Amino acid sequence: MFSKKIKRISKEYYLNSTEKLARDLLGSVFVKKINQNEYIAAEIVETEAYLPQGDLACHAAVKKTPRNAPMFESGGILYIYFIYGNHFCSNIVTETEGKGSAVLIRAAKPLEGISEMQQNRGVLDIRKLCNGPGNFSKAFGLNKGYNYLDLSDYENSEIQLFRLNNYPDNEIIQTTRIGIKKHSELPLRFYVRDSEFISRK
DNA sequence: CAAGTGATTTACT
DNA sequence: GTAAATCACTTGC
Repeated sequence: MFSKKIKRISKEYYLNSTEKLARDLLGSVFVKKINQNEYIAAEIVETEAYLPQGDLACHAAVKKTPRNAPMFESGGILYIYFIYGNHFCSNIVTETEGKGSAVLIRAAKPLEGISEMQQNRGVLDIRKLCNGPGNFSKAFGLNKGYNYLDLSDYENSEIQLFRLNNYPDNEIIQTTRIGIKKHSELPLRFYVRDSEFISRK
């Protein structure tokens, strides 16, 4: 499927700190199986961390509610929510059970299933298929039905995450998060420098 | 830059 | 229960 080798990611990996994971998940590949031999795949190039402590922008900051409940599970599952009447945002839950934290997938570089993504998005330009959290979710057809899905269950899950690239620090930009009011000054957004697939500079 | 969109949460009766 | 405010976005002007 890929010219370059991809590797599985262990369940324990997702128990690391959310900030480290937001940085390290750049270069991983998000893969959705759509048929026997058909896949949609894209390399994550932009993320944001939402921390379990001292982060008022985190959905889990106040308390556990029906919406944010997936964030309190053990890391490695999806947390997907509906926002602004139009869009879904997809997150990877992080850390140990009970913490309330996740990494938002903000943008990705399409690798496989380009035509399916183009259909899902209604857009042809490859750079615009996954250039934003709502667009990424739409390109992959993600919605609340995929909440709680285990990305590390390589035997059963329809969606899985693999390691493709490892970026050195000098190829990663760390800056402030986008579109939030509270704690907007915290530098918890990460993206691959010079990538043409990120949501914005 | 502003509008559109509806689920979710909170703050009250 | 009901109402109001909020919202980790996208598109088109």
